[in-house]
Amino acid sequence: MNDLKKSTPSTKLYLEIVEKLRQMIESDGLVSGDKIPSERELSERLHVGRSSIREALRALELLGLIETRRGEGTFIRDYQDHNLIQLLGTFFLQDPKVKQDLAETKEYLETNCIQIVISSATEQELQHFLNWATEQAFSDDDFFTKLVALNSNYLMARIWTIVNSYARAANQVNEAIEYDSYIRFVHLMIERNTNQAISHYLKNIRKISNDE
Amino acid sequence: MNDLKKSTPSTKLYLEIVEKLRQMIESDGLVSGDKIPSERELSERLHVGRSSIREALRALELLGLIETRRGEGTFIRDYQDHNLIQLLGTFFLQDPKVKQDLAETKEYLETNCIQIVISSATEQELQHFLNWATEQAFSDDDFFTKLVALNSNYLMARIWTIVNSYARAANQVNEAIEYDSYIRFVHLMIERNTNQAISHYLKNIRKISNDE
DNA sequence: TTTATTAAGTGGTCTGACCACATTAGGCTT
DNA sequence: AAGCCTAATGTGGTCAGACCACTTAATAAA
Repeated sequence: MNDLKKSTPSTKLYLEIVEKLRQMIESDGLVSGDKIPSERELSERLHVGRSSIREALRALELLGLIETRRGEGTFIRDYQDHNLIQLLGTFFLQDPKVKQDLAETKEYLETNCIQIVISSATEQELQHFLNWATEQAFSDDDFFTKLVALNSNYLMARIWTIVNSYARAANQVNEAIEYDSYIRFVHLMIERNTNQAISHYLKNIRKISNDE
Repeated sequence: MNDLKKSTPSTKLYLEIVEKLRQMIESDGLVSGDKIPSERELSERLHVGRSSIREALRALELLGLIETRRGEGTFIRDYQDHNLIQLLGTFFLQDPKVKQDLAETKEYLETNCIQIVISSATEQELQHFLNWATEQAFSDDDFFTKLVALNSNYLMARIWTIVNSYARAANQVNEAIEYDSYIRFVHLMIERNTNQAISHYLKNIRKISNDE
């Protein structure tokens, strides 16, 4: 009853297996670090060949959803970046147009995050952020990672993280030059002054003409 | 000499194969639509099992870099919307908070696209867009698909497409009610009036209070 | 020439067999 | 009893060969 159909697979078998695994993980309430059944057991339980199981696991591994350790097993993993980005990077990230789009997209996303933070972050959170920024040195990457984390929109944060990973892979790192600019920027956010904050971000942090 | 080492694979074999394939594609100058050698031939040429070849191909397929057609072969593909995203979607779209964030993120991205289009689209493109909008009925989805396509930033367009497909999967479809609003909106873009265009978009097309 | 039929090539899948590695259980020495 | 060594077991990693389903092209029949 739990079989995966074999006649004229409308969708690739390994994709069906991925879906089955997802359901299995969900129904069993597995969380990061937990072990999933062995390839041989999955093969039996789902009535499919082990090679098909492996193709599905490769997909999940690429997505960063699982981690396989020889001799030990396969484990749930907090899904994040990695392989995927790196792989795509080694491929066609050399395209200069892509690189250019990358920087622009990153700026837009950061602008979005700034708006969201200003409109939804608490006074405490912003003060905490300000303290962090004043107490130590930080890179531009650090700063915006923190800022994006303050964002209440998790999806937006994830998109930024991915794009930022790409940018990092393309060696596009913004250097934090003047700490004062960042501090003043945080103050503008605390004042909930959206327009000036974004303007300051574009002009003094990203050094971009304002008319884009 | 072209063998892939077998002793103590420091990196997974299928990842090495992916790299080999990349080099092969590059050195042979293969482009979108071209056919790559069959799995059996690759297996012989690289001296690895066919199952390992297949695991590598699955990775490339997930990345949207190739396309496999049973009975025909494997072909290079313009790296675009991969089912990778779709896969990830089936995983994390479970989270209700994410669904909640979808609409907001979509709006931000559309705002970004509007800005980009206004600042980079040609008069011709916009006129063409206006003609399309006046000549027939369209859904909100159609409208913004067209608009986003006008965007010069391909990465941004891809992100919007992904988010939009999420929203669609979550049954979050905006209905196009008053065509006049859309038409007037296009006119504002043609006039390169960024502020009014965005304001009009938020107020009359997305029916959102202006202060977010 | 047109239409069926056949053959060859290709991806999709299954099975069974090793290998390399990690963990565990028993038995041995001390 | 405590510690160490050694099977034995289980796991992912890989390979080889076998079918199947499908596409295309060559071939034979109309």
